[in-house]
Amino acid sequence: VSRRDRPAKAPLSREVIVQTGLDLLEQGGLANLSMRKIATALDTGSASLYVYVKDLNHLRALMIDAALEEVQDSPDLPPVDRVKTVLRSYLTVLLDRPGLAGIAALTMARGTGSMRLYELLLDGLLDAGVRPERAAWGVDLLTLHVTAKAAELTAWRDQGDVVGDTEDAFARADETAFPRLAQLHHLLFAGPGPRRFDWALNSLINGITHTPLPPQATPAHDTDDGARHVR
Amino acid sequence: VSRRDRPAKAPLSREVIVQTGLDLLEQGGLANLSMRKIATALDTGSASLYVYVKDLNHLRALMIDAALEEVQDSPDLPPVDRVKTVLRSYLTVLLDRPGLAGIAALTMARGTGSMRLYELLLDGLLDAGVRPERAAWGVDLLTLHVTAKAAELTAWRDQGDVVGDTEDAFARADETAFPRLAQLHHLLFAGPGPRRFDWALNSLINGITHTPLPPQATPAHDTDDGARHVR
DNA sequence: ACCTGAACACCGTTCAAGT
DNA sequence: ACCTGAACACCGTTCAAGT
Repeated sequence: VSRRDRPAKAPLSREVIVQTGLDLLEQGGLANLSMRKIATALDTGSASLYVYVKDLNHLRALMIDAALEEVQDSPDLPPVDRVKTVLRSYLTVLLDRPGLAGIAALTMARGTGSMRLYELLLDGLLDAGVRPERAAWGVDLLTLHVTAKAAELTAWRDQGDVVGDTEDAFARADETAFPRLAQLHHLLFAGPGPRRFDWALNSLINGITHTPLPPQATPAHDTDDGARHVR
Repeated sequence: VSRRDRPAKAPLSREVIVQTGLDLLEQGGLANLSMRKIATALDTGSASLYVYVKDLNHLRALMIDAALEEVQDSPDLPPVDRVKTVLRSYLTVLLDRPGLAGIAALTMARGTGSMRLYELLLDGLLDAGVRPERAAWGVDLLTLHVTAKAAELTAWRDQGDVVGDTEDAFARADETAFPRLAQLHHLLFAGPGPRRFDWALNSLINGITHTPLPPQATPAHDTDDGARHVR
């Protein structure tokens, strides 16, 4: 590599470090992300990074927040569709960088990126007529689901044919010990991902919209929870 | 330590390795779980473990499945309460071993432990009158939520006062850029954990029960999704 | 078949020393 | 204030060698 391609060493900064981290993740997944590798990519020693970043965990939180800025809004859609579209965009952002979803599931996002995501979803739910308390807690439910689903998908992708193996195991389930499984195993794994994801979002939004908050002081044995469903 | 306390080295086996792993996790969290530490605890070299276990990922899957066997059923409760109680028991199992939830979120559980959990939940939902297709996909939704919530809780526990910091950041959110957040931030973090968890389970179960599966071939622009909610 | 020691190729983080 | 090399205390996994 000639000198001219790298005219001057890029000056270190929190931003460069975060971007380099995201690049490494995109290229090689979780295994490719380390302080030492970021340092090497930036042509410096790993110790230098600690001037800009508290530690690896902190860096991970910054990376998620930076990625979250890429989530796209669709402000012209009807509110419920907007919520769903934003969530699909969030899913895409996570799936594009293998490993990022796993980080997101274990690291609390904070900063403007996650604030923006929350704002968009809150706005959509409120516009759709969801009551404020339910909308606030609902946003939590929705983001948690998408994050977890993305983490699951990317983790399985890196884990050989676990899904197929599990499907086989469920199909061979002992009918006496696991009658329901034996009966319904074909439904558990059925359907293409997008359709299931769509149904999951619909279910979550329906549940959020129509489920009242439990009473402040829950009686010890409130056995009629089940009857108090939607409507 | 006198010889008498350790009369003979326990013979290695997959079971002993899994149990030792769970013990280490219980004592010291994720950071305390490593092949080398399990080997040391069993008074052998780490290479010996590979006779019984393919690799660390495989071991993790075995550990989750073993823990899942501890989930308690409550067969005498009304179906919906049974489902909720089983899920609370699952949450407890995950929270008892710091780090296990994080593993569960990233590793596909398989084996009799996870099959049992699925069986219990399927049985409960079907008894509650939920249609088979929705029950099958619903079990997925429910377990994913509990796993993710447990992972979130344990991760935050090990991460200083992230929650408080985030709460502060949201409270100071710019009113122009984040009007909804500024308006509702007090609701986002409000309420004790158990009450929120209870509401989340209610919402999920309501959504699962009352949301029809999307049509097989989804039209590109099906904008009336939002209107098609419960009833 | 099972077990071992030693090696290989990595980690995050700290710290004294330099500029 | 920023950057560095070297060190510390770890990792998972493999493999030739032993029993």
